[in-house]
Amino acid sequence: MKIESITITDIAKALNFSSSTVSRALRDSYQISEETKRIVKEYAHKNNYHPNLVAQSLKSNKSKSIGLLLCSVPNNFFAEVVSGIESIAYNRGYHIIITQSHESQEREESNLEHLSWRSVDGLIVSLASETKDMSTLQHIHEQGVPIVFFDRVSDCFNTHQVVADNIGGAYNLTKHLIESGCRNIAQVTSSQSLSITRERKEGYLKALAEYDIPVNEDYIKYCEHGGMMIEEIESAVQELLDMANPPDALFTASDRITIGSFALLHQKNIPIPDKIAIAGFCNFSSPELFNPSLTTIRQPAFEMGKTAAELLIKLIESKKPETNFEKRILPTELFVRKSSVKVAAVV
Amino acid sequence: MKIESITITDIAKALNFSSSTVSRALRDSYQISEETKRIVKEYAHKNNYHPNLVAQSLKSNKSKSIGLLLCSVPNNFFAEVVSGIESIAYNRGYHIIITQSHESQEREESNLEHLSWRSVDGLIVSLASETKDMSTLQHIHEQGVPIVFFDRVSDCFNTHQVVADNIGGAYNLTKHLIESGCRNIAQVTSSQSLSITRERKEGYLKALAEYDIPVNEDYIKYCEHGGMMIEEIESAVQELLDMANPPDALFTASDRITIGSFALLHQKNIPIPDKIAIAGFCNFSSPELFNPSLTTIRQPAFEMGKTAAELLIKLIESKKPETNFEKRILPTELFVRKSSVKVAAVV
DNA sequence: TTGAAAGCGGTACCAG
DNA sequence: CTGGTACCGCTTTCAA
Repeated sequence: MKIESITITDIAKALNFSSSTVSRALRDSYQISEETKRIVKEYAHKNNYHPNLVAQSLKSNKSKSIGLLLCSVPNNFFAEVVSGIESIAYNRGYHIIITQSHESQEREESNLEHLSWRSVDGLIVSLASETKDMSTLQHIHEQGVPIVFFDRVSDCFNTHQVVADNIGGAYNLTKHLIESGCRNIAQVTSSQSLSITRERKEGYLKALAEYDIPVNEDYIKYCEHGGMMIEEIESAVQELLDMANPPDALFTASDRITIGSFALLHQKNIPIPDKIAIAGFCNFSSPELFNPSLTTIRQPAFEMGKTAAELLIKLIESKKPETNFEKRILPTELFVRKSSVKVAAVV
Repeated sequence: MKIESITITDIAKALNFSSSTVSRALRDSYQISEETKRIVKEYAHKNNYHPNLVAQSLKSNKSKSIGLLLCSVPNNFFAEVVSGIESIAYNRGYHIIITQSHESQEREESNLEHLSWRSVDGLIVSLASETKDMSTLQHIHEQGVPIVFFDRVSDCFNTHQVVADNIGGAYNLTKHLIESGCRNIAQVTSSQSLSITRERKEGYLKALAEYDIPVNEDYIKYCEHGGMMIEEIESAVQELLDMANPPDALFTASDRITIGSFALLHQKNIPIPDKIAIAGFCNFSSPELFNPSLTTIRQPAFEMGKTAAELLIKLIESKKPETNFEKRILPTELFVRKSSVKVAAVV
């Protein structure tokens, strides 16, 4: 945009200094006399000078911006993550450039490329459910771009990861369902390729094993598009309902899948939890308002965003290349409500 | 970031052309022979050349990015707007830089300044509820930065505006409440300074007038922080409940206020809609899942985002300064559900 | 303590 | 049709 901001050259001319002197004075260089600094700064302030960040970027190869890749903003979990990232970025002087993959690998790659051409200083990434091939991302990483994964992570290269305790959360939720009387617990979950899917399945299996409940693979339904298309959720749930021995509980493994499945049961007037209990990962703000109130595992989304941003900025600003990467696992919270408790009059 | 991308100069050296020739060849200039173009493009492609957007920005004063200012991302309405903006921006080759005001004027100004220093090509803005003083924004606009307002707009300068039909929506909702038997309809709404507050009040008053229902100013509660603080919602609702003649219906005028008020009534075990009906502006995806299902006015948030982005990009790319600004008013939808219908067995 | 000049990568004017 | 050159705004040697 054509903001007619004053430049260093303007200041230099006006004060009869060289532009180098002005530049140094503004950056408080030790080589400049206090007097000169005062004059320059005063003039700059009075004339509302602000450095042209684009010029600084070109010179320094730093843009003070971070690229964000996630599947979809209108999703409470991701929206909260964005907010967490923003809270840190703002304080550290970074802007965030947001892109959505819509769970599509193609779109993800395109976004990653565009972001890299824009010289973002680093990337915060949650993978799309369709993504099988990580080569674009790997390529960008090899070029030296710091990347932090969150939520849907990958081990295709070594870097910081920020995740919720998916195994623990899934374990707790499954255990709760078992203890409230369910034996045939189905899981409606995301694409098999995602880390969250694997981990949430692991926690689920662990709880079943602990209670000696046999695993029925037919009870596990994968949504290849992560529930991006409502039909895949509906057909998954429908298939479960149509089984010879249908499940007595649904463990839904993501925001979108949880709301979608719940809505379908509602629509079909299936009594919850009597006919079928339901509980799942969900970051909607008020699951207690649902009918019946919804048992959820809540992820610390805002915290995850903050953590990811902190780790990324540390990577960006560190002098020496990091070799010691960490996987931050943040605790989840189980909120037991009526949708999962078969016996009447509880909670 | 230090992506070691090849530059035009590299190509020029390698092929023994001048950098100007290479630049022109890559941009398909008519002055370059087909042969040369072929050679240059082939080499560029093979060596994975991509223009340095920062350098282009410095030269052209265009950054192919648009700044977005809104109060909060984890809010379904705004999240959908972001998604709408992104859908257009992506197709047109723009990136979006997102900032949150958290309803704070100070934060809003700071974000606007930062965005302007970053040379965004234009701004899409929804004002914070605290904002009284528009001078920063006006200043930026006077410098020639295209700005499009959405949702919370201002007439402090002339530009495109994209809003929902707040008057119509509020009118329809109020009328519906009246027709379903409510006479004492309270409105819990945002800061008085916001356009949406004025318009939603206007629609509300219009419906009351039409039915000859006297206006009780005590029934209108303003949340100065737009419901950013849950306490202000709670005290507003509590004051209404504590009145000598408490209202028999609550018209909640924003996403956050709707969910917050509904949650409070829930928590206090107040029978909805028998004791008090509730209905409001809300873009949560599945209000039919609530207990009771929630009557809502839904704004076409995604469409609003698309429209705002289209108008902004048109402004950015138009040769001559625009003088003919429009106010796009998009229709809202009323979904009648149980929370607002006093008589049993309806919907 | 200050200034001159080169350069980040690309674009565009002017010559030839 | 192609090359030379200046410049966008800022930083950073190197010299003075």
